[in-house]
Amino acid sequence: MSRTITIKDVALRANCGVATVSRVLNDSGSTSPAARQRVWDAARELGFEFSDIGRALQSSTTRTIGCVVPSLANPVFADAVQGLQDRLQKAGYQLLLTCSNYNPDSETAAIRTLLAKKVDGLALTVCDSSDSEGLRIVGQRGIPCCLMFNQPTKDLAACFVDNFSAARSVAQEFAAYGHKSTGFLALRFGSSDRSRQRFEGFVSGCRDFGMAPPVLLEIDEDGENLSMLLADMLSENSKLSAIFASNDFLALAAIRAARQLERKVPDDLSIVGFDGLEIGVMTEPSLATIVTRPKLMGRGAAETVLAALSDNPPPDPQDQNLSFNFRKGGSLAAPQKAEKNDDGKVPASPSSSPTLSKSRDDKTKD
Amino acid sequence: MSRTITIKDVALRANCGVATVSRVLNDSGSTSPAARQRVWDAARELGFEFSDIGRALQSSTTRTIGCVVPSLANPVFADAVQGLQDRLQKAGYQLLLTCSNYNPDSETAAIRTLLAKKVDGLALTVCDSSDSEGLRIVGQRGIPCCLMFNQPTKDLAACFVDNFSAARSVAQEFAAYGHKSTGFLALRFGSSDRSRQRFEGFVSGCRDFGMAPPVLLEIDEDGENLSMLLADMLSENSKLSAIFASNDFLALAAIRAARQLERKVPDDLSIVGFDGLEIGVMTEPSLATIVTRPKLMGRGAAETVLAALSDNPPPDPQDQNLSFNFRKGGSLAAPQKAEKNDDGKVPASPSSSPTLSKSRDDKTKD
DNA sequence: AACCTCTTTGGAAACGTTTCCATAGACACA
DNA sequence: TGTGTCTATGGAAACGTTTCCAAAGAGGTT
Repeated sequence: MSRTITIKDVALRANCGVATVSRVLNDSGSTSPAARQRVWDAARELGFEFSDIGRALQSSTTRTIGCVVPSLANPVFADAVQGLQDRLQKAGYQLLLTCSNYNPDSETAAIRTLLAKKVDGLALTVCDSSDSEGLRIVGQRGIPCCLMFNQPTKDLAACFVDNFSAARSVAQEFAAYGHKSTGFLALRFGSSDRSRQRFEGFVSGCRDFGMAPPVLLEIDEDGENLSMLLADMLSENSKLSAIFASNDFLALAAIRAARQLERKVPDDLSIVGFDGLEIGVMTEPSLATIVTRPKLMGRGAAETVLAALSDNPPPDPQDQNLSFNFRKGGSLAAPQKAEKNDDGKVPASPSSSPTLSKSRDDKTKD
Repeated sequence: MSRTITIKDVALRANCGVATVSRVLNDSGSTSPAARQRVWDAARELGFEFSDIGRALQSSTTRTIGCVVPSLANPVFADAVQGLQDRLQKAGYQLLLTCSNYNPDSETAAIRTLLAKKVDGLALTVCDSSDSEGLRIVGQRGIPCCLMFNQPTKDLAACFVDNFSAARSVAQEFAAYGHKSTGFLALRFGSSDRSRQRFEGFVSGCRDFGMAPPVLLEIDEDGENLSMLLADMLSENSKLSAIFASNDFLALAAIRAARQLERKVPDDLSIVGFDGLEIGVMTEPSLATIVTRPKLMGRGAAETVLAALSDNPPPDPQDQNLSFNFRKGGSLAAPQKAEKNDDGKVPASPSSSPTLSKSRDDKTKD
C-alpha cells in the first residue's frame, strides 16, 4: 500500500521546490515554461492529487457546508437537500449531511460536530428555531447560516413558508365547505415548530371563520398506533368532521387509519395535509393539501449561505418567504349532515372490529 | 470577530505545554490532577473546541464517509442514504453527500472530490458498475468502499437486490395472468445499470415463460413527454397488454400517461413497477411492484465500510444480497379483451384472490 | 562597469493537532 | 547517599498545503 503522494514528492521528482509545484499546479504566481512542464510531468507520473486537508488547514476554509434536517424519509426534506446540494455543487462546495431524527439533542450534537469539522456555512432545519441550543452556538460563532422550513429568527435568515397563514387558509377552506368541528393532527410540538405554528394558525383561522376551536391530537413521529388514537379522538368528539394534519405523511396515515375505522373519507371525515407531496394527487382519494416548494427552500438556503461567503448582499428576504397554494383534492368535501346535533352520539366501534370493509364507490374521480 | 481558539491558547492560559492540554482533553497519557483542573478551566473559559482539520492532518483520518447517489428525489435513494447515515452516525462518522444526477461524468467528478477530501470510505451507487471511471480510481486507491443498488464487482462489495431474478419473476407474473405481449419502460441504460439488468432479466423471463420478447422504451430520467412516447409505443404494438417499468416512479408516471391516453389500467394495460415504494399502496390503482429494502441497503453498506475500517471481517456477502418480494396491486390484471389465447384457455388469475383493483395493503409493511 | 527592474525560484513559516522523546522531580530501597 | 523506577511535563517534529520573503539571474540603461 503505497504512501500517499504529496507535493513534496512531486517537487523532488521535478527537481524544484514545493513552492514552485504549488504555483504551477494552482496556476498562481509566475513560473517558467520549463518548470511548468517538469512539474506537470512529475505530477502526472506520480498520480498526484492535492489533499484538501492540508489546504483546509492552511486556508482555514473547507469548501464544505453542513446540513441538518430531521429526516430524509420525508420527501419534503429530501427535496430540500437535493436543491441545496445541486446549488452548492455548482459553486464548488460539498455537503456534510446529518439527520436529527426530530430530536433536539441529536440536533445540537450534530451542529457541534459540523462546527468542529469547520464547515464554511450551515443550512439547518431545527426542531424549534425559537429555542435551540445549536442555533445559539451557531450565533456566537458568527458562521454563515440559513434556516430551512423554520421561520427566520432575530439574527438568522430562513427559506420558509408562512405556516401560520397557510394553516389559517386551511381553516378558511374548511369553513367554506361548511365544517364546524375540526381536529388538528400534529407532530409533537417539541420536535417540530412548524407543527406548532400550523396549529396556531389553524386555531386562529377556526376562530375567525366561525368554527369551534380544533381538537388537538399530538403524536410521535413514528405514527405508532395512529389508528387507535384517531379512534379515541373521533369517539370523544362525535361531531368532528374534518381533520387538518400537520404534514402530508400524517394526512395519508390518517386516511389509512380512517379506512380501518370504517370512516369514509371524505364523506364521514375530511382530511387535509400540508406540504403538497406529488404523490398526493395519485392516491385515492387524492389529498387536499397546502402545496409548498421544498426544493426551492434548499436552493434558497444555498444562495443565502453562498452570498454570505462571498460577501455579496443576501438575497432579498422577501423572496425567501416562499408562496404556498391550496390544492383541492378528493379528501376534502362538505360534511354529511346525517347525524343528530348534540346528543346523538355516533356509535364508534373502535378496535373491536379490525375487519376491513369493502369500500364500495371506487368511482370518485380526482 | 475573534480569532479561533486553539490548543495553544489553552496551554498559555493553563500555564502548561500544548502536549499537556492535548493529553488532558483527550484523556490520554498521564496527567496530574492539578494540571487537569487548570486545563479544563482554561478550555471552558475560552470556549475551546478541537478542530477536526488539525486532527485529520495529523492522524490522516477524517471520520468521514463519502456517498454518491443518482438523486434524492427518488425515495429509494433517500431511504438508502438515511439508513447509511443513521448507521454511520452511531459509529461516529459523518456523511459527505453528492448527487450525480444519473450522469457518469458528474459521478466521476464527485468521486474525485470526495477522495481529495480524504474520506475514510465510500458508499456509492454508480451509473454502471461494470464500466466506471470513478470505480477504477477507487479501486487503485484501495479505499474501503461498498456499492448500493449496483451488483458487486470483482473487487467491490455491494448491498443489492438481484435485479435479473426479480425482473424475471415479473415476467412470470405477467405470463401467469395470461399476457403475451409486453413492454419494458426503461431509464437509459447508460445512466442506470439496474435498468439494464432488469431488462435483461425480463427478456429472459419472457422467453422462458412463453411470451414474445418485450418492446423496449428507453427514456430520459426527467420523464419528458412520456405520454407521447407511450402513445407511439402502444400504437405501434397494438397487442401490447402489459408494461414493466424499471422503477416505481416511472410506473406511476406511466399510469398517469395511460390515463391521459384513455387507456384504463389495468383493464387495457397492466403496469408493474420496481422498488416497492410505500406510496404504491395508496394510489389508485395501487401499484404492483417488486418490493425492495433500500434502507437496509444503506445500512448494509455502512456495515461493510465500517467493518473494513476497523479491520473486522466484512458482513457475510450472502446477507448483502437482499431479498425481494412481488407485491400484488390493482395495476396488474389479466388482459381484458381476451383475444383468445392460442390454446383457447381463459387466463386464470394466479394465486389466492382474483379480485381486482383493491389495494390489500397494510399487511405488506415491513 | 555600475545600477535598476523584472522574472523565477526555493526556504521557511504558518495553519492545529498528536505523539515521540528527553528531562526533571518524587519516592523507595539498599 | 547513590541508584533505580515512576509519573508528569514540555519541546519539537510531523502531517500537506500556501504564501511571504529574500535572493539569484537576466536583461536593459546609463
